[in-house]
Amino acid sequence: MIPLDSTDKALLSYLQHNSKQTNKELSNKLNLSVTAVYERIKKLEREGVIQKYIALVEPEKVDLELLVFCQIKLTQHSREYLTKFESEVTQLTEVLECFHVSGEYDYLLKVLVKDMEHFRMFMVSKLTTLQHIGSTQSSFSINKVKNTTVLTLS
Amino acid sequence: MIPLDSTDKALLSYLQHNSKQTNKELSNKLNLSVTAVYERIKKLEREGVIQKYIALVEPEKVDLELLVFCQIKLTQHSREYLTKFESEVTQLTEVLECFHVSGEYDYLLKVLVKDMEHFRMFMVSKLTTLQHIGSTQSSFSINKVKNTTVLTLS
DNA sequence: GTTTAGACAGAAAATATTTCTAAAATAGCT
DNA sequence: AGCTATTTTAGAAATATTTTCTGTCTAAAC
Repeated sequence: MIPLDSTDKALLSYLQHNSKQTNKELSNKLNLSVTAVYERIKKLEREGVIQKYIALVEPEKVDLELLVFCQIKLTQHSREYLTKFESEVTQLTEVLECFHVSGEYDYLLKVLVKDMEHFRMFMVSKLTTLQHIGSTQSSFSINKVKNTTVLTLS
Repeated sequence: MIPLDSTDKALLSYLQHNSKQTNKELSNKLNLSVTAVYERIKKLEREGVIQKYIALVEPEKVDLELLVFCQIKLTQHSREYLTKFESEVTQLTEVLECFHVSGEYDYLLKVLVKDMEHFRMFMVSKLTTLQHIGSTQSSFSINKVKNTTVLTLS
């Protein structure tokens, strides 16, 4: 496990909220020199603590308004069936997340589409055509209460 | 709705995967001048299509190994109870996501913690102490099949 | 046919990143 | 504690990038 001091944690918090801050701005907030900030960031990148830097796109602005959580049961649970299903579901661009989970259902998917009609098409022509699918259960997001990518480091 | 041409969509795709590319690199990929790339990005930022730029932290590298999905029922569904619950759950740093959803349960939470012992403490001393909580049902992530922030624009 | 607005390219200016050198702080060892 | 090796840090200099500016081109409107 990579040891992080409180400066690293503060730095990661800043970068998780806004990665476009300059090293000078960060150096002020952290009371460090620009080079010290630079070296710390490079180290965190090298170690893989910082996975990558990305732009977040606002779903509503690109006409993706309907978020659905789909729970899925497979018909069988052989290794072959699982890997087949997983590789197929990964290909679906509407599926943002897919986790193999414990409990009554095997998988939990987060699906983002334009509207109900697109979700219907997604279900009919994509999800339910996957091999070895048993039953599915969909839950629609009524309201986004919290949605963050920020991991709190303690 | 903001009209996006195919160049905008390609640009957004690049930035959603890696926002640290220089405008020169992007200009090569898009066959544009640096200025054209610059202006397009500024427009997308102005319009709010690009929400923000962030660093993604690898959970395993910071010792957050257990991902749990919690479904929650409230005891009542008055406006007062909902907003109270929502403001309290938003405060919990272990809760990365919380959606008000349709179906048997009212809320779906994505919770990230170090291990089972930390999850137990989260349940006992945080989640189940929230006001108006009825029943909860937890599902543990066995395997991360897919987990992306990239929205596919068509 | 002229005008106007938007997108684009290239150059210049302003900023930021990255490298380099050396000093300070830290950790490990005797 | 005292010494040494290693890491972290700061400041300056070198690179690279972003941002601004100017002018051209194109397409749509009049």
